[in-house]
Amino acid sequence: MNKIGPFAEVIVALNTRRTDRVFHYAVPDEFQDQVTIGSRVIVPFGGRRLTGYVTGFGYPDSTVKVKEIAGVIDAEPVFTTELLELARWMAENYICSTAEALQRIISPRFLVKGSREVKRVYSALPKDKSTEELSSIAGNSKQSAALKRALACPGLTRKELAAAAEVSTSVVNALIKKGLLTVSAMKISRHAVQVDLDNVETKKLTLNADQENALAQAAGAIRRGAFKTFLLHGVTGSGKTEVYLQAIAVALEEGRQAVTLVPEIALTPQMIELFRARFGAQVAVLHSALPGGERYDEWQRIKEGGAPVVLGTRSAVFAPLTRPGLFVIDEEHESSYKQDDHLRYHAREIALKRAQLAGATVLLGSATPSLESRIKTAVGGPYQLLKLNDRVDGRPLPPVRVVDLRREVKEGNGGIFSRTLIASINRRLESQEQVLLFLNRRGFSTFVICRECGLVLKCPRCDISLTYHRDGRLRCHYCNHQVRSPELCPKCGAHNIRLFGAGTQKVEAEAVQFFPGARILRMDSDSTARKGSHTQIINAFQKRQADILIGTQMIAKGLDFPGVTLVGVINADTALHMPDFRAAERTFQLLTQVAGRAGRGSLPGEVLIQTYNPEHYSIVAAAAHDCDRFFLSEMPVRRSLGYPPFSHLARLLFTHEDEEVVKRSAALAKDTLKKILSSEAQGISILGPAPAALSKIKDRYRWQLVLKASRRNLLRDVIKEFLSGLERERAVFKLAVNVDINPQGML
DNA sequence: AGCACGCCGACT
DNA sequence: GTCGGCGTGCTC
Repeated sequence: MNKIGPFAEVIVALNTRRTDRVFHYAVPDEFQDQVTIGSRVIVPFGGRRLTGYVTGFGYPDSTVKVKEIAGVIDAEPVFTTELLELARWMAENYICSTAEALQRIISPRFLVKGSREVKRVYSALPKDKSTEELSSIAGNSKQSAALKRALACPGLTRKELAAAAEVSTSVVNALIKKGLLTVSAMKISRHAVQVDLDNVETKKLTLNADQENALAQAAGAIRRGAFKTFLLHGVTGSGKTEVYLQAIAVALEEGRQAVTLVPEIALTPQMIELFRARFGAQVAVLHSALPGGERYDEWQRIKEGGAPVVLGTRSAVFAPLTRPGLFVIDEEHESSYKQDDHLRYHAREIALKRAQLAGATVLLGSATPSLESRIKTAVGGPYQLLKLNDRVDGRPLPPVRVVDLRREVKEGNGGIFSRTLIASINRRLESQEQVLLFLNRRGFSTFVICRECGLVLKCPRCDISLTYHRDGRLRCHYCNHQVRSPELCPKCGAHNIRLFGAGTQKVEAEAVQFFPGARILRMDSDSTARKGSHTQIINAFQKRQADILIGTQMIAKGLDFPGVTLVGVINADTALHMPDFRAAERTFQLLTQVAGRAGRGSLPGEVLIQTYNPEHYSIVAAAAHDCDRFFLSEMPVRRSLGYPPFSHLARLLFTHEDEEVVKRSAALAKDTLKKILSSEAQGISILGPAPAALSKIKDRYRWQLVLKASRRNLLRDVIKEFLSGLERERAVFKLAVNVDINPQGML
């Protein structure tokens, strides 16, 4: 480590603006060898002891009296210079302290010790044995299968090996008893995990022309080792995963490492197995649900170079790799990549920054790319578009029918189920096929809809659905535009305006009535509150112990039910009228995803979408499986209203126990911002203050300002100036201010 | 964030 | 004459 000075430069673990800089400490002789860039240390600071992060070495101003480092926390440094650079970037761009960003990166969750040693299983035989030899040695077919798998993937745990070979752990234990497998509690050494692509069990699948082209482009970029981003656009079942896997193999060949991010719900055991089967013990899985000890082990293994293939959810983007060469983000449009509290980073953005710092390739995959990513693939844009046009199995996408609920109401059916849906469900029940009924998570906010013509009142300035408040008024929670909730529909004059939102229970109750003979399961956050019941419900449905499964988002993603031939969307409007500028995009993505659940088995599937807005472009495009059409319809809307991707938004959320205090603070904040703006270059507009869509959480009232800016840097600078001027008030009034740069949802 | 220092009112 | 209120400001 090159020390350009005898004093360690330390950032202390305090999340304040004033302390967000380096402080110098002398390094006592006893710690000389341990204190390097990336070390966590204990330092005396203002009369107490704090955790600090060593970011460099140098000299302080001659006037200050330096103290000594009091202790070193870890045997090894916890972050690399690349990650330090990333922390600085995060502090700048997400407006937080460097300490806070560093803490997020080396997430203490991963540093929780007390890990037990993990016992790993290795074959005692040389690896060139044939299958026949193995079966003669192992005796029975189950044991030889397990042995074969152990040869292919050394270093799995007993449980993992058993799962991979599809045998019980007792089979593995029997092999250990026979001495054919050895158990080792040793950590895998760097030499043992050298890339050995001949040694893997599943061979690469043959690629079709589109996949071949995508891989060739990605591989070229990885080999060049310069920062480059691809958007891999392919429908469900077009074989994106195989492209990822082979691209990862290329990165490994180049002596580099790869991080693959998947959305929370997609990190299933099957997904992990897929990676393990291809890359064996080289795979590390980072997931918040992992027990503390295992998480620490995986983190440590990655850091020591023992696991060049990292698979995980959002926070895995901070994996402590030394030379990352590829970042894969599957389902890049998913909002779960955006951290929803505290430090509101976006994992896609972090991956792009890390890749830029490390000279790595980024592969963004999706069947329904986000507008933000999609627009960057335009000619001359920073991303390159790679298309996978066909499904690997050659099966067509299921036909989608849209049911007009307005007509149902006119013809006297005001219930949840349209006659078309009832008839379709009955047909499936008669032929012993399964039905999936999808209901969007009940809107957190309430809106009113005209049941005759489908009209939902929107804010004339923001084009956001107005939310219904207890006082009978409708409000825009971007700019606080208000109107009385009308008695008669302003468009068609009908007297049929209703509050909207049907819960899963209500759907279930009606389903029981309409389909008395059917076995019905319900899955939502209520019914899955008990741990494990989520998988229980899924398993039961997969085993065909039920005919109809009613559920929310949870059933829309990643699950494979071959027996399902009908997917019904109870109401597409709940998603469409979320008070959010991305509501149409969400609706399109959701419907496309839900439609992908039908006809995954040998029988052809069908999709029915019920809605009061059958001619809305997001529904029309989803029904036609037409991404380009949606894109071309939505872009002009965003452009005319100045929403992303044509601008950058920031949301300033003020919360306080006293509603009057927040209200006044938010109004005051707007004045302060206006003053700052008048002295700076223009190009920012302020919306609000307005109550947040969820106007009160845990006894705290929530008001917000929305800033819209042409340039992100401008937005950042203005907010920084604003916050430093606000620091005193925040402390005095106990006013909490939360900054979200480019928020995903605004509830 | 804490903790000290500091400059004003009620008490042994 | 001292104890303690919490406003301001610094922390290598």
